Amino acid sequence: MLASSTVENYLKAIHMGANGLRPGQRLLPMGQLAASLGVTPGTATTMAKTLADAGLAEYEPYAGVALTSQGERLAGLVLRRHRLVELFLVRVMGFGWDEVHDEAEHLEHVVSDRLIERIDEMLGHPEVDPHGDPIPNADGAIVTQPQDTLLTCPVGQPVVVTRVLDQNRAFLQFVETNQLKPGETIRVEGRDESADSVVVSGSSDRRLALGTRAASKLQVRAAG
Amino acid sequence: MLASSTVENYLKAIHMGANGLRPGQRLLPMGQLAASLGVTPGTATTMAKTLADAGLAEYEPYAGVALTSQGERLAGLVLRRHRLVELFLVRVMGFGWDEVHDEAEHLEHVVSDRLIERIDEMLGHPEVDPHGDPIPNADGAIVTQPQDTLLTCPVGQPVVVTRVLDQNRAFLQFVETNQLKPGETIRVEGRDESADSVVVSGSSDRRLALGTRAASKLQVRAAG
DNA sequence: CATATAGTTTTGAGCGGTCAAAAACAAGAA
DNA sequence: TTCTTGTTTTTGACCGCTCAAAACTATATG
Ligand SMILES: [Mn+2]
Ligand SMILES: [Mn+2]
Ligand SMILES: [Mn+2]
Ligand SMILES: [Mn+2]
Repeated sequence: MLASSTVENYLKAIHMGANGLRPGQRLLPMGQLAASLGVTPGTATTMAKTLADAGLAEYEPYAGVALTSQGERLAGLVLRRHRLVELFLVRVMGFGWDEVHDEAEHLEHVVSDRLIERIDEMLGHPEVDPHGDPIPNADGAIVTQPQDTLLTCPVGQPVVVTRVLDQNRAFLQFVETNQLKPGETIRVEGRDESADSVVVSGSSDRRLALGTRAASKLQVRAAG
Repeated sequence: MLASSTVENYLKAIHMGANGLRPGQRLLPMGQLAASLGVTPGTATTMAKTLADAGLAEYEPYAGVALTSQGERLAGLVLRRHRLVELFLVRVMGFGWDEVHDEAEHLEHVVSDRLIERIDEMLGHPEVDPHGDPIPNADGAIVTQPQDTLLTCPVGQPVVVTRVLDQNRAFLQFVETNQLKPGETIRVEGRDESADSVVVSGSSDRRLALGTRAASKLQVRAAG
């Protein structure tokens, strides 16, 4: 039952990397995995084999790596700890939503089951963390229905921000100062393909232009 | 600036081991250090040299190891994190005083300065942890005046338990069920050298005989 | 003083995780 | 089909931490 901090980080990276793959693509290329972990491709290859030997991943030479259901479960548990810790730090310890990621990155590997269930309870069994990321259940399972982003949602209709897909501090601060945090109601006023931009308005009627890169990081659902 | 979890554990072990040395003895023998860490003597020797090279310890072959003031400071910071975490788990998270040690043993290495200061603040800058162990300040300095134990305190006088010098769960539970936790007022009714025992009584007038081994683990101060 | 004993250091090795650089490969371009 | 390019794998090496077992003190005892 292999599970060092390093292994946990690889599992998380494979899980998250696989969610950024073009549809149809199942295996995460080693180069991508290596880049996301700040590690050499050769190192990632070695670890992919180790994970495969442990039954946590499926590794196909020159193609890439994917988690087995067992690996997926473990990754889910790490994510659960990470996200519950983030929410705990915000709600109980008074941290800002832009300063909890790094702390959680360390705590996720050492917090015991006992403590994490205590935190879960204290927070009232929350479903999402401060960034709107879903919190896996105690079995590591993640329930996640596909969502619109500011790029795909209907124009002119009010929508509620549900999730921010980028942990970068500067971006999170930008989102906060422009009242685009999860829970805020906004509206897409229009999109301009050639300008590569999306114009949104909030409650204060102030308009704001976002590049499509940024717009695609904000998930929303119909308001109401 | 060397400081892995392993190094932190060695620093703590040397610090604490040195506090159990017969007076006059300054250097902690490798065998003792190794035993307290559950490691081979050879391994401890290697690490002692590493610490010496880093300026954190002073190592004398065949004699033992002692912390430099820099090593003492780092050890103090680890102890500060450990003890603040323990108190936090008891006071905020509702854990029992007998179940926080192991959790703190892991958290002490990953909790950031920011988080630990937040915890310290939230707890009102406490001076001792749930076991009565003093909490070093933010510079790693420990203020600790010598204290009596049940073996050395005056007989017949009421005293207040201030500290329990053993983290063993069974012992902590024994202490709790017999109302000997820090804060409790008790009295030594008598000592019997040849029976190797100390008899104490609490508020409920019930008498309890402790072996000297156990009695020496309970620190007290004059009540009032 | 010689010797036995307990404690300590050294040596050689292994494991987990990593890198740099060389070799091998897949897939498209020519 | 052969070349070219970008990616991946392999190799050899290193660092941190550890152990087992052999070599070595220091000290006490006779
Ligand atoms: Mn995060
Ligand atoms: Mn998050
Ligand atoms: Mn403890
Ligand atoms: Mn304690």
